[in-house]
Amino acid sequence: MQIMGAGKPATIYDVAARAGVSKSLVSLVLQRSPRVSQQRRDAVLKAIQELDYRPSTAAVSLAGTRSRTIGVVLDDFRNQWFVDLLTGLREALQDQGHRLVVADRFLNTGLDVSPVEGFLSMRVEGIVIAGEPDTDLAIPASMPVVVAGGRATLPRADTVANDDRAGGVMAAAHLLALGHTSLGFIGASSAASDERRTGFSAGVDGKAEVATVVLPGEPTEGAGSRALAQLLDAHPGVTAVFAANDVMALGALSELAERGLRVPEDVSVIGYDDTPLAATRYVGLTSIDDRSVEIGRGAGERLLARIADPGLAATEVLVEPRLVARRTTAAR
Amino acid sequence: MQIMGAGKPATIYDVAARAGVSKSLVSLVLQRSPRVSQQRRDAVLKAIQELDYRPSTAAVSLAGTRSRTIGVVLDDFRNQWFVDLLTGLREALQDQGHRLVVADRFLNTGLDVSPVEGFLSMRVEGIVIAGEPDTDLAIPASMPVVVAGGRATLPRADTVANDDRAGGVMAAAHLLALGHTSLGFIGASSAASDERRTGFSAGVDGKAEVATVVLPGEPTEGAGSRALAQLLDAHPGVTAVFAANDVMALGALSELAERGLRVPEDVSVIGYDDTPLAATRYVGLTSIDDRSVEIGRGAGERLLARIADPGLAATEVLVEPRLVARRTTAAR
DNA sequence: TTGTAGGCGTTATCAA
DNA sequence: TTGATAACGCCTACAA
Repeated sequence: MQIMGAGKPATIYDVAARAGVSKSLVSLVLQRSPRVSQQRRDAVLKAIQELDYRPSTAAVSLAGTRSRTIGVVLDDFRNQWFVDLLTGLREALQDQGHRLVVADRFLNTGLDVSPVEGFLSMRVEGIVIAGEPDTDLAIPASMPVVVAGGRATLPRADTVANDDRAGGVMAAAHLLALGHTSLGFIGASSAASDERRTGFSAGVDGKAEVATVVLPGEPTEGAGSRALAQLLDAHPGVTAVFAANDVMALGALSELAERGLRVPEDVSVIGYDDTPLAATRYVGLTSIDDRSVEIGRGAGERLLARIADPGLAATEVLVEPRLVARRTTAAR
Repeated sequence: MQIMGAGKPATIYDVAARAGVSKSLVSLVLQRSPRVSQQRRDAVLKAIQELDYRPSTAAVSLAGTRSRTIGVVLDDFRNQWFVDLLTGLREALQDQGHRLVVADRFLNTGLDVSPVEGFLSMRVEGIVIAGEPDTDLAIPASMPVVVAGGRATLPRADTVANDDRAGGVMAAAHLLALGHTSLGFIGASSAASDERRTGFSAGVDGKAEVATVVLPGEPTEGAGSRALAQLLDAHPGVTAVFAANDVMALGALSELAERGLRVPEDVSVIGYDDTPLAATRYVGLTSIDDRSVEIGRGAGERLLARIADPGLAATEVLVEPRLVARRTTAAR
């Protein structure tokens, strides 16, 4: 890390003076206008270099017509899936010259009531809601919004999300292909969990028995353990379990270990979300990858379209998930 | 999520007109100035409410003397430790009215060469570098900087970091107290790893044998597995292993499982960082908590001090870590 | 306690 | 192709 000398940041005036041109000319160069003579352009760029000039974003967005900024509302920094989502968003938005500003529910509480408040103050051009939107987010109707990875519960917002039902079907197909005939599903109370279960049932399509335990509340590791316990107590013959998400799957793994059941020899386990946790060699959990990168990219593209044409009708895009087989599932 | 009607955002002029006062008066109310009559204040607040007015951050930071914004440079969003760090930073900074803007190395590349570039454009008042600072970050000497959770390699920056050596001592004390007499250390090539090893050796203080394997390169799960393999091959009698971090510890757990060695019955394992992974019931890894929240709070406080008095000498604060015993360590 | 006027660093509109 | 000059929305003396 280097430290460079500097007092007060240089302004466009300083650059203009040093290059011997008007401030307008500097502005044109900054905007890559083609109608600037090569000579002047070079002089300006040289001055910019020498002064270590950097346009003030505040002044730019105040004077300009657009802020070129997109706000991303994360439900919680702890949910790692946002990392991939951001990657996709970057691909779609950043390359178009948009700056991304991320905030989770708590990042600037105190200053702003909600992260959205802050974004509105920044005059962002659009907002991406990552995950299930809070019901009390007050967003102006004129603000382009897209919900990424959750069901939109608001009128004029696009949705780009994982096809949970298709994922459920994939889980079923995987376990059936491995020869399992007595299956289990464990889930929690959420729309995603429901969809995944529905898909799973549809995928099994009567070709195997399916025992189901859906616990009320959050999909925690503990819930996973309890759900699995209930499942096995009621249906000892189950040889493969589909958990609504990786966290619950982890809880299931704990419970299985505690019962002295081996994975995958005695019981196969498959999760959902393909979290970093599942991908570790130690856990090696077979899981359904919800393809967050694609969701991010899709959300970004959709947001751009909506910014360009705010009158667009709300659409809902489902991204096809992908099964990642690891060592927790095996043939019967 | 609600959608509220709105066209163009209201300005301070709109508020002033509606409340029947001057723009200055509105500004005073916004800044919570005490010398405004209750009557006018109420009128202004009412107008603000009705117009859904929200000050433009761009205009505020342009007109004001300070931006009230702090930039946080994360090395990588995937390193979960930043979550706690942010919590601490929020406590220290946000409550003082500072807005936090976070960016990882890639967030706005393309627009800006480095996240720091973007922060400089935003005229942030200070920068927090989370983790080991990149050697090529160009930061003006006049910018207050504090490195949180890494060794500062730059002159005028404060450092607030975990006391890795103390953590190593704790690991040693823990294992000695459990009666282990043949210990192992596995690490990678990093300053933190070195410090932890040094502390570990010092903590053991000749009261037990210590076999060491330090692999060059990144501290990955694979490296952890390989390091443990080497360790056990050379020293089969080792009954407890201290890994320089949780990720390597996880690799060690894999390798132990593959060798049919039980944890903690045959071998105890202790990691470092107390990552969410370690805290899961399934993994249950004994680890050293580096107390990121405290590091964040300390860094925030230090940054405030430096902003208030830029001439301050650089200081280095070490935060005492804490051992979290879980199920991967047991008495010999 | 309240209002007036100038300025913050850009972009945008017109002329030249 | 360039250069004045007016916004942009707010803060901050300075006046009243």
